[in-house]
Amino acid sequence: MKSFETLNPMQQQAVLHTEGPLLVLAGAGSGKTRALTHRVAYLIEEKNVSPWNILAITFTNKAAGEMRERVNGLIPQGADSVWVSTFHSLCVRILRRFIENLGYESSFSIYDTDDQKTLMKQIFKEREINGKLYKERGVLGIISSAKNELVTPEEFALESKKDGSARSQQIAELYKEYQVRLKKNNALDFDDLLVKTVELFESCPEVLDYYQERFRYIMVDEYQDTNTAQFRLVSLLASKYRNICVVGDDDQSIYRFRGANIKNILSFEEAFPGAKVIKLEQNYRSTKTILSAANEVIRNNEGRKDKTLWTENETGEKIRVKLFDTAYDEAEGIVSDIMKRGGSWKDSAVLYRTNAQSRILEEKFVTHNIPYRMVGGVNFYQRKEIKDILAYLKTIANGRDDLAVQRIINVPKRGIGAVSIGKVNMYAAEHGMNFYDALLRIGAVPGLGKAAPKIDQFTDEIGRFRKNLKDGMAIQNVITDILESTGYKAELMEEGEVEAETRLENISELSNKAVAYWEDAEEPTLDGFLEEVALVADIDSMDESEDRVVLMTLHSAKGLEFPYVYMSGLEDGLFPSSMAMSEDPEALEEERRLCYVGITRAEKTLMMTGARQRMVKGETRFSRPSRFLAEIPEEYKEEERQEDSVYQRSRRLSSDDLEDPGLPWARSSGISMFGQNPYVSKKSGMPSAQPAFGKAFTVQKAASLDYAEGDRVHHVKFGDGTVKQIADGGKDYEVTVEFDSMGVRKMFASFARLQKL
DNA sequence: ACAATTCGGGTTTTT
DNA sequence: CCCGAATTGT
Repeated sequence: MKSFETLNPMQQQAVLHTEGPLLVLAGAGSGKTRALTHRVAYLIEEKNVSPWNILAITFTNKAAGEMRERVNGLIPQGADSVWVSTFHSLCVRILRRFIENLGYESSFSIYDTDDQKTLMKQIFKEREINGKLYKERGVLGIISSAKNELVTPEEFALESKKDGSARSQQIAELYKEYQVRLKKNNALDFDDLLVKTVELFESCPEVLDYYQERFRYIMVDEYQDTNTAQFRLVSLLASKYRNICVVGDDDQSIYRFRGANIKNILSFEEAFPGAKVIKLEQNYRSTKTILSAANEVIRNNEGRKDKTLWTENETGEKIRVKLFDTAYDEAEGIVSDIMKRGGSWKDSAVLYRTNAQSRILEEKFVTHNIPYRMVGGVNFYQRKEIKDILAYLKTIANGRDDLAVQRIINVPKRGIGAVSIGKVNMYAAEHGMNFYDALLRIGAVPGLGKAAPKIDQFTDEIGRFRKNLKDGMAIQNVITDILESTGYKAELMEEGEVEAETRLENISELSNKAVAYWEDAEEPTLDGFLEEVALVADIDSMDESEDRVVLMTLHSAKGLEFPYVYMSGLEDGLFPSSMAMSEDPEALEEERRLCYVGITRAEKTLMMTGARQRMVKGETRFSRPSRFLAEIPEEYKEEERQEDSVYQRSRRLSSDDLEDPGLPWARSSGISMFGQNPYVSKKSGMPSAQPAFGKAFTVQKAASLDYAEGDRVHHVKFGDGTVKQIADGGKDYEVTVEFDSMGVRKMFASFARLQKL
């Protein structure tokens, strides 16, 4: 394997140390993925380890895919049988096979956060819990933390007895009940995937042994973001052969809120005595300036593993720090800077702390007609229509999933209302059966009038779908069948609105996904499809081949790199968030690590921006520049003020006193003084949120329409027609068209994609 | 049973 | 400001 010569000495060591525990402390941009992939290749080629015996765990599916690809590039033969996956998909694969040992069926559903909330809401209702005092989200959050720490409901109850508060005892009750309900529905939530796998290993030694034999060499990437459950999982798997290699960077630990336990990396050597530690400190990504700035910022954190990144790259330009008056100006500044530079769009990325910040940026990208792609935000799979179809599929796959059944029993409208559902529920509860089973015995349920035959029709329909699937019908055809024969599509078409059209487009996007799955998977199943769909991360669907500027949160950006990076919203209260500023110092340190992650994404240039005022929840909020900016020494940055704007001049007097450092950021009361801001072209459409999904269609609406009232236009679905009216709906043009065959329709211009004839 | 309308709450970050 | 949910009306 000659390619090892291209690795630096430290990287080589990481590759060659194959036996026993190994901790690789890999700084940002230090080539850890290269080291990891070469390590896999080395194991197979030089150490004659069967690919079958290697497990590599990554943080996202995207990272898993990339690693598999790169290993394939090094050694094409047999690398396919290396397991490269995320913690969650690993667990699902294991559980699908062995979960019956825990009393679940292998066709279990995976509940996302919405499902969790629905379930908890049901529990609240039944127990007549005051939703004002306890919020579902809050309770679920506490349960989630408990699960991350592998605290069972029983242990939780014991703890809460000790602590004595009525509240925590109540939560203990809810936790217990929640788990009972999940099991009844044959469902697992995200955290359960990990917890139940650990439970499985601990209760079934033979299953554990099977996987220990199977995975003799284990690698974990992004180890700093593992939680206690994941740590236990890995420890169990590795305890037999002890060939475990973890790679991470404590300075990039940014998921504490999700239960990530930074101790996992800080005390790896205690957990695995005799572990070798290798540090990768040479950075190949960024300029000297950028790297120095990053080092200076992160230095302010305490309790880090000692390491200093260095690079042989050139010094490069200074970091541009630019403070604007308003968030609009900030967005404008970023966009115009991107335009000025030219070159490939995809070389630039705009990063922000919260998804809410993306709106204004999007707006500017649209008005300037710059192709962009947004990662995250509204998840494709959280859309109503997608959840509806998925609920059908879940019902078909797992009849015990009451949540799914109840979601779709009256979608489309079948005349089965809340009252009927309540009666069925009552009956099911009395007889200790599942909702769907009660539906099957609908004749026995008392008090149902006209609804009974409708329910029969419904179960017949589901039965037919099941049979078709069993007979080998492809998922995409099942979806089409659902759309057509249940009348779902008809109901949407009935509405006629643009909204409905978009929904159908989204569903066909889902259908495409099903086709892709059906063709690619070696053994396609409905369960398999549903799990693939349940476990996608926002970042997974990012297609790098498209030449677009990328917009995403700092969290999503972890692991990526771009030549030109823009970090926006560097304001105290936003980044670092006000939450982190008021909580314990740990929280602030995490924000700082997030800042470090952001800075180190940049290869050539970095611009950091902030706005003095921005709208938050309908109010204008004023704030001061982020404290992180002050942590970058002058020699690495050049600060610019926004050149005088009309707006700024007009209100300089009042804004100046906001710079008084003693003044906490004030809130103005409501009146938006820049509603008519001359810099905001109200004409330009706001893009409607489109999913970052597949070859998603980012709305790119021209600033003006190329057709006018009276023109003849063509529409893909509705055919030809005459434009009757064009109204500026503020967010978009609303166009009314009289179609020759389909009648009059109202639609939004950005979706209708009308062609002038 | 369903549609329309008002009301209230919420934003960190996500597998 | 923007969303979903409860509330009211048909």
